[in-house]
Amino acid sequence: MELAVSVGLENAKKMQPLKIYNTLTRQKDLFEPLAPPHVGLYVCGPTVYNNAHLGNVRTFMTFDLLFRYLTHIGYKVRYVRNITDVGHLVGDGDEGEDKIGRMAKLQQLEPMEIVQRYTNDFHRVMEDFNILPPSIEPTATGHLIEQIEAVQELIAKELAYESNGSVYFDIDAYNRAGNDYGKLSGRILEDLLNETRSLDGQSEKRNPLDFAIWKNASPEHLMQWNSPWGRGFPGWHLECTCMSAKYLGDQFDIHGGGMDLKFPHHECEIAQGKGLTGIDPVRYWMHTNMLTVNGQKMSKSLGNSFLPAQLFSGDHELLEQAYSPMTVRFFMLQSQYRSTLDFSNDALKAAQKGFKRLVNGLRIVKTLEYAAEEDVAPDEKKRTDIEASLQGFYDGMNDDLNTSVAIAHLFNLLKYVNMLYMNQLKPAALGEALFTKLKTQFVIFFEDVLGLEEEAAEGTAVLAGMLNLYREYKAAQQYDKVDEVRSYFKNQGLVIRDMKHRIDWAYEE
RNA sequence: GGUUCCGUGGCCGAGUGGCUAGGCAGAGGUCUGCAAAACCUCGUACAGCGGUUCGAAUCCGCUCGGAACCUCCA
Repeated sequence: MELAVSVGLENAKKMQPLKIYNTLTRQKDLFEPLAPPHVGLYVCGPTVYNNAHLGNVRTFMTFDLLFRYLTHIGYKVRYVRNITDVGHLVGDGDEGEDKIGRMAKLQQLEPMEIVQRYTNDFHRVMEDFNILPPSIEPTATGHLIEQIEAVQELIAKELAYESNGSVYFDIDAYNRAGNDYGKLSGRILEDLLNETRSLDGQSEKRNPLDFAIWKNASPEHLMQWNSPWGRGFPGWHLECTCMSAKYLGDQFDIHGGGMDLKFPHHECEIAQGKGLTGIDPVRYWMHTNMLTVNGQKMSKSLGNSFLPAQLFSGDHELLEQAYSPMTVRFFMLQSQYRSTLDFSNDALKAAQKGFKRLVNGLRIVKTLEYAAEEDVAPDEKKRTDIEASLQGFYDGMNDDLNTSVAIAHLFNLLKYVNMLYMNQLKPAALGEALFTKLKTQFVIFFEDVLGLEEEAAEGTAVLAGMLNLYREYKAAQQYDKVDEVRSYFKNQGLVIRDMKHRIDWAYEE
C-alpha cells in the first residue's frame, strides 16, 4: 500500500491543476486553496426528518468523490457535513411548521427520537454506498449558542431587526452596505420583490425578502429555547453559517450542496457570512444537479423518489430487479455531477454489466505478476496507450471531476489488464515499471478515488476446489460433469473462464 | 411571467471550433469439446432552419421540444 500511495502522488504531481466549476463565477476556476495543503470543505447535510432518498445520495456521493480525490492528490481536507436537526420549516418560507417537529407529532415521538432515527438511517445509507464519514458532523442544536451570538452581532451591525420575538435579516440594509444579495443564484432583487409582494400581506418583515435568523415559537411548538428575544428556535440558513465558520473559519475553500439549495439557502449564507465578517465566506461554490425519473426531478414532494432499500430489494414499481449499492454508485459516477441523471431500469442494467467487468478486472489485477521474458519485444504502441489512459484518468478528474471521462480511461486500462491476464500481452512487453504502474494505479483509481469496492463472492476456497474438479473432468473429457460444474458456478452468479493458459472464475450477472 | 440549463447513434452518457470518448445492446472474427469470458473489427450520431468560418455537434440567431429554480426538497 505504501508503494501504491507513492505512485499515486508521483503521478499527481505531474498532473494539470484541478479545475472546479464555481457557481459564483459561472466558470471552471483553477482550484487554489487558501492555505495549502489544507482544504476546508463544507456540505449541507440532510434534514433528518425522513429516510434519505437516492437524490440525497447523489449529492453526498459527489462530495465524497471530491473528498477522496483531494486527499488522493495530496491535500489535507477538513470535511464538515452537518446534520440539520431543527429550524428547517415546511411550507411557505418562514411561516411553516418545523419538519422534525411535524414528524414527531405524526409519529408521537420526541423530536430528538426522530432526529436519532433518521440520522441512524442516513449513516447506514452512507455506509451502504461506501461514502466516507466527514471529518466533523456538527448538529444545528449543538450550536445554538453560536447562532444566538451571530443573531446578536447582526442586530448590532444593524443588518437584522427584531419583530414580535423573531429576528429577520435586513436585505435592504445589507445591500445598502455595498453588497449584492442574489449574486450566487443570479436573482435580481426587484424581480424577486415583484413576485413576493402579493404573497404575505401582514408581514412582520420590513421587506418580504427578509429571512428569519431566529424565529419566535408558539407555545405548542415542540422545539424551542430561551433567547434574548423570548422562546424560539434558530433559522435554517443561519445554522450552516455558524457551523462552517466555527470549524473552517470566516472564509473557507469549498461549499457544496444540491442545486436546489442555491436559492435561497446558499444566497442567505453568503449574506449572513459577509454581514458578520465583511468577507465572502466561500471561495468556490459547487452545486450538484438533480436525479430525474422519466425526465422529472426526483423529489419527495412529487412522490417519485426511490429509497435505497427499495433499490437493493428491487421492490419498486419502476424496477425490474434489485441493484447493489456499488452498481448504483458506479451508475451515478458514469455521469458528471453537474448533469441531470435520469434513473431507469435500462440504464441501471447497463451500468451493472459494465461494473461487473471492472470488478473482475480488479480481482485480476491484484493477482498479476511481472515476469521478465527475454524474447519478448517492447510494444511501444500499447505502452503509449496505457500511459495516455493513466494520465487521461487524472485529466478527467481535474476537469471538474469529470468521472465520465475518468471511467472511460479506466475501461481502456481494463482492456490491457485483461490482455495481460489472458496472456495475449506479455508483462515484459510493457516493461516492469509500466506494468507495476498499471497494476497499482488501476486499484487506486477503482478503490481509493472512485470509492468502488468488490462485493465479494462467498467461499472462495470452495470455488477453488470446484475449479480443480472442472480441470479433472475436462482432462478426462467427461463433458457432462464439466457442464455440471459450470452450472454450479452459474447458480451463484459466477462464470468459469476457460482460457488458453489458465482456468478461473469471474463475476457474471 | 422572471432567471438558468438541456436536446448527441437502438439505450445510457462524455465532448464544446479540425483529432476513435466510454459503457450497454447488436454484427463478424480469434480462442474453445461446445459454450462462456476475454481480445480484435464494425456504427460516419449530434432537435430543426438559417448564419459566421477554410472548417461547427461545438460560435451566433430564430423555431420546436424538455427540465430546474423563483415555494419545502440534495
